[in-house]
Amino acid sequence: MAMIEKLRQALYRKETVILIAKCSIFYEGRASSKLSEGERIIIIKEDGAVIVHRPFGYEPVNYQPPGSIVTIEDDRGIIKLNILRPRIHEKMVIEIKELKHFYSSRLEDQAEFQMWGDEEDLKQAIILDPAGMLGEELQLVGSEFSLGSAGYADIVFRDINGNLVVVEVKKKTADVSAVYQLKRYVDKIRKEGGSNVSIRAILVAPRFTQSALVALKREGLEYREVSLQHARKILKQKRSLPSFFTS
Amino acid sequence: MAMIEKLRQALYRKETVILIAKCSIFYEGRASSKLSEGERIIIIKEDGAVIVHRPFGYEPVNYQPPGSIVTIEDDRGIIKLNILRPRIHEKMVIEIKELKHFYSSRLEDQAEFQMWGDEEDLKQAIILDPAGMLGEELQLVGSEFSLGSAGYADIVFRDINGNLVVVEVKKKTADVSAVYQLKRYVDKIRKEGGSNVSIRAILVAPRFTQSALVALKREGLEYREVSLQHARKILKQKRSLPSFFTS
DNA sequence: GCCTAGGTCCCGTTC
DNA sequence: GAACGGGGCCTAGGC
Repeated sequence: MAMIEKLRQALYRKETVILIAKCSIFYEGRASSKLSEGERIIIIKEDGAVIVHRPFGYEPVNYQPPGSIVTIEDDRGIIKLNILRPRIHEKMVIEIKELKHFYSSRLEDQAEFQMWGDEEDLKQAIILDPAGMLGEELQLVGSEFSLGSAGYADIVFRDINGNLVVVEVKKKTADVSAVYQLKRYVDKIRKEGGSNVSIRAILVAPRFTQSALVALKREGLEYREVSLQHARKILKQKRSLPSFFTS
Repeated sequence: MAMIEKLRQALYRKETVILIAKCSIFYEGRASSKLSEGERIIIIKEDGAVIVHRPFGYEPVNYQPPGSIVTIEDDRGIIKLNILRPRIHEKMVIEIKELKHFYSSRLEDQAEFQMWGDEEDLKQAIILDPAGMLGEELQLVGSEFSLGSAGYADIVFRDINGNLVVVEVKKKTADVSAVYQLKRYVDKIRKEGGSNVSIRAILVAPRFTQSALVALKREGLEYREVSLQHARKILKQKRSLPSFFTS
């Protein structure tokens, strides 16, 4: 059977398709790109995601996200893949000069992906044990606290003296933009709450850039250095972790 | 030949390897993750990049960037791929329960990837024709203007009245963080230059969020709405574009 | 749809 | 190596 027919049937059956092909690629949309002839890996997934990899590098050289529309065209022996995203007027065209390898099948993968160690876990540790993580007793007011046009504060506490405490958490080195992110929240709360409300702000991270420290001091904001390992220990104590983490 | 031997030889010869396999995946490093059995696409590139895709979605579910060290282990019939990044103590383990498909070869791809339409092009259009893009005559002082700990200003001009004009360019919707990015640069220059230097600041983008506009007004910064098409037209006039754009 | 914020972000560039 | 900023970022969550 002609290769193009096999390809059409695979796509029709919503299989995952993998091509190794000498091809050229054109993209036009938010930006424009051109990649002349070379051998690449082309993945077409059942949900319409198309990913093209060169033989080096982490990132795909060209792609379209899930929901794209893939059509095939035979232009005098050259197979053309047209991948469209109509809503945002984006188009990728892959011209296949030579197909080195073809694979297609339906892949079964229902497993759940579990992850630990993102910012959310650090946040949870702080909420569960403010004293252990930040060194003082704090009462939870809210998390993902909506501030309208100013965005969302990670956590808002009330301290032992009745001050509001706005907390911004970073899971890696906090830079100057994190300082200003926190300051936006403080300014907003101060503006909304009136000048009679006393507000503190704490930036929490495992490390801080020098300029972040300077900005914190200049803006009158506090900071706490926390370790992810410590957060992990606290989460382990306060709630039972999935078994594979406790080994 | 045993599959594991083929795999070892392919890696030894620095070929690109593609596996379709029923596998489980474990990752431990900056974060930790676990993915139980399912059918996935595993790409091992000649530069040590390893990318695992599920049959849906744009992003790889697990990965390691180029430079990783891949070793193979036979654990009583189960092939284990260990992918290490020693410098940052990261490890990914892929346990292959069933190999559905194997492909390997050296891929030839020397082509140059060309792209147009990123922020750099918008910046060039503004530098080449400030009057056309921003509506006033401006004299270039510098671009990628280093401000030490405050970062880099995209462009610095001097206007007809001798004021310094700091320009921050965004190729898509500018949000409130872009406003504060610009403000950081202005504050830094003001601080360094002394209060006798008069400084203006302009945020340039095709669109602005409402909160960005509010913040701009509050901070006393200017903004200009520009279209990427207009930038493209100006670049086309002022310098000859590569042929494939002019068609 | 827009907006906000995170990411095992990755990546290039600069110091 | 640290730090800064872009990305066709993508993705998730909220409105």
